[in-house]
Amino acid sequence: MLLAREDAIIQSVNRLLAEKGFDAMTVDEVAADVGIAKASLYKHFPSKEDLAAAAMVSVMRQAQAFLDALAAESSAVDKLRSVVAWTMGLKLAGEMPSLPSQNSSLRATLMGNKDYVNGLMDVSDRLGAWIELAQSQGVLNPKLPPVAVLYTLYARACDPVLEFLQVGQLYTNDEIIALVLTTCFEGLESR
Amino acid sequence: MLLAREDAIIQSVNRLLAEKGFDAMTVDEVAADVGIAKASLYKHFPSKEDLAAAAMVSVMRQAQAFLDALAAESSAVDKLRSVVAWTMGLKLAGEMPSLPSQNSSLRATLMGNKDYVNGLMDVSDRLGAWIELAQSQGVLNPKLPPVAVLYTLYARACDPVLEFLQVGQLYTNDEIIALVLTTCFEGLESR
DNA sequence: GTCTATAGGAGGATAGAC
DNA sequence: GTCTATCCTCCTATAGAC
Repeated sequence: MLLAREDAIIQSVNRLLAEKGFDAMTVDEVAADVGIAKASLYKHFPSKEDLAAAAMVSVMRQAQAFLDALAAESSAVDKLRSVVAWTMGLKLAGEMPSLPSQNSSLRATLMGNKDYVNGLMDVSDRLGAWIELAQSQGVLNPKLPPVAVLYTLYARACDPVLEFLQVGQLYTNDEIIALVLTTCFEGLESR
Repeated sequence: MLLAREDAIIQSVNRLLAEKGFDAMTVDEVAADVGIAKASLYKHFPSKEDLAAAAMVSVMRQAQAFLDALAAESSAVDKLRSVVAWTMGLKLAGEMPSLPSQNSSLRATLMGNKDYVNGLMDVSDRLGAWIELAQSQGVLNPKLPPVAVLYTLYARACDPVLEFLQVGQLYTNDEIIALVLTTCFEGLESR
């Protein structure tokens, strides 16, 4: 019961974070969306920052599960493409929380959350291994620092290009994903 | 005198917007940074949103001046690279205001500001012409919709990859710009 | 653990004197 | 146009009854 309720809370937080961002999301909205009183929310999570952290932990777990299910697939670069496509699908579906990278109290809470930090490290390690493998195979540009590649992939999760193309109404979500996958991996120049 | 003071205000707003973002920036901070009282600020600009809009107009004018100075240069794609590099340099120098794309009152003010809207349209038209020219020359991938290319270039101005690489301390600003220019135009895959 | 009610504070905007 | 002082709204967080 308690877990089910907390799952419902996290789901609401996730959606509201994706829709309005951390600053614009209010705890009153979350409580109203879940259908409980604000004070009850604070019995489950001690602060707004912890609400956001719980949402991020949830997304991180989903990412880890996606990586697990990917283990049998073909090449390293194909796995990377799949992960990025999945991430962009989440964002286009309005399920990718957007947090300001500048808010210091939020960063402190996130970095103090072991579940989040461990999840992030695990995901980064696995992606990093695939990146270096793909570089050694000559599929990814070996001159790029692996960390720059990793950040470039992470950045697809908060890419404004996605929402710009989405509001334009000219392309379906799948077309947008295919488009941005192309620009990300193949670049803007002709091959 | 009045123009000089308003320039000083815009400069402070620009820096604070780049450093903290729109939501975290307070009007009190702006007033303190300029060295005048908050009420005096409101004699120059009617709202916080208008402060941000004035900063964006200022950046847009700088962009137009940069485009003007570029007219004699070589190929279309080289001009695009130059513009993107200039934009990233602004961001790395902490002079690129960062606005939330979700804040509706801010968007309303921006879209109601003729200087901003006209500047944005002018810049977009000029970049769009170079994009289509480069595509017809076969230098940029002709299969990409020009608007997707335009958004991809604009997105470099708020790319979190830049700040992530910058806090890592491993690369100079020039190296970061070169790196992201490569991933943007040539992609992550080997050529 | 849920509620109603409220404390407490931050921050955008204004009043009114000079 | 600049100042000081203040208003007022919004929002996070908590008190205290049940």
